[in-house]
Amino acid sequence: MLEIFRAYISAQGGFNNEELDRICSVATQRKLRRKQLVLLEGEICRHKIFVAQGLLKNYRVRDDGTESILRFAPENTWTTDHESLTKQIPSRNNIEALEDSQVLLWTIDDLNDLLDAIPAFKAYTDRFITNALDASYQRIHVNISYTSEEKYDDFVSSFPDLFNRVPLHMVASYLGVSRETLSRIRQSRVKQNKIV
Amino acid sequence: MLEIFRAYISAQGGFNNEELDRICSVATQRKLRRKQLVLLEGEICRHKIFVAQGLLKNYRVRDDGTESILRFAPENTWTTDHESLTKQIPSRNNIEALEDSQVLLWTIDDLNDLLDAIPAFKAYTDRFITNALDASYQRIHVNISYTSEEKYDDFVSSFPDLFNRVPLHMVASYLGVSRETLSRIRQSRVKQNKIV
DNA sequence: CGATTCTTTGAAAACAGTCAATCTGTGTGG
DNA sequence: CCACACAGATTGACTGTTTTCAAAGAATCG
Repeated sequence: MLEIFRAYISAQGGFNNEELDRICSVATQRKLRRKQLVLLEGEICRHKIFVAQGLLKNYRVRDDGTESILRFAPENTWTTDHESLTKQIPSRNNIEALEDSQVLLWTIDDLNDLLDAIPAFKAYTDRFITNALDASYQRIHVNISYTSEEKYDDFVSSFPDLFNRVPLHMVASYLGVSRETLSRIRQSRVKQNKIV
Repeated sequence: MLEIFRAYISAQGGFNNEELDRICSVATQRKLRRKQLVLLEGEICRHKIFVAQGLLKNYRVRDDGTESILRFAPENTWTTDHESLTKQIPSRNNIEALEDSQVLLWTIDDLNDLLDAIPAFKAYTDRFITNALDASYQRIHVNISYTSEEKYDDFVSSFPDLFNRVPLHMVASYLGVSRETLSRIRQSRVKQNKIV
């Protein structure tokens, strides 16, 4: 599992072997079964998570019990509850495995040590958060200005590896439309031979 | 104008006078008239902007010519096109003054120098971007899971100083609903004596 | 195989968008 | 000071989209 992470982080550039060893040395490895929770709403998020294998979802439960999915985290991506982790306040989100998964965990303290000790890691993290912010603004733009059809198309082209890996009703939940509506949108695409 | 910024940034803590001087010394002051553009779509964003007085909007023009507002920047906040500024690629957004305004501008190069030279400024910026990311995720959650009514209420409570300072149709554009719909939502509130 | 999860479909109701007209308030020029 | 233009807000009627509810069909898991 560590090899996957090592390959990923090496590809980001700027690390020597000693630094890679140090980063890996404080990671905890964990296997998750499908439907297993990594973070429960109300808990304080203790870890930043790297997904080496599998797929996780980050979601929030509404008052009526339905859930809205904030994001998916497939292999070679990070996830966490950013707000809960950095401020050490109770989380409003849940993180759950959608497939059997393998993840690496870093505590916030270890992470901060690494950020202080390894400039390249700090630079990588800064770059990462910057990209996350840009992506986040882009998603807001999609949310407020696209039609439901366009949102679906955008999802498909943004996440070609995800759109038929996660259940349709979860894509609907991610986009903020009902599963029935998304099903009909997809059907109308099929009839127009715009099969995706 | 610099005094306003100085007061703001001092309140963030961690700066000595020399550092404050240095930060201020590379800022360009600029006055903006209502409706004046600071950034035009297609241009490469050259500056990070601090609003000392007035109000700016950051928006994107859709294919049909209507605009969707990504965010507002009142006094004592920052704005820029983050993606365009950091990657030096053409901007997809416009930034325009909604009121006569006074702003301070930093070029990306000067900014990077300051970040390297002044750890407290780097720490502040990191904190800032972290908060922006959290806020951004929160807005996504609102977008995908709230009704239009709830979105309006959320806007009012999130920006009590803005909701009757900007025209209603711009609030609508920010929320992603039509101005007529937002007008009706607000009217139904009045009739229910939930006057805001 | 049975149980569960996921997807689709139909019909009705709720909701939001569009278009067009009117109303309001503000500021400008005569 | 008034008349006018202009930007913004509201309203009604209509249309189109989306949700909701209910049921049934398909796929998948254990």
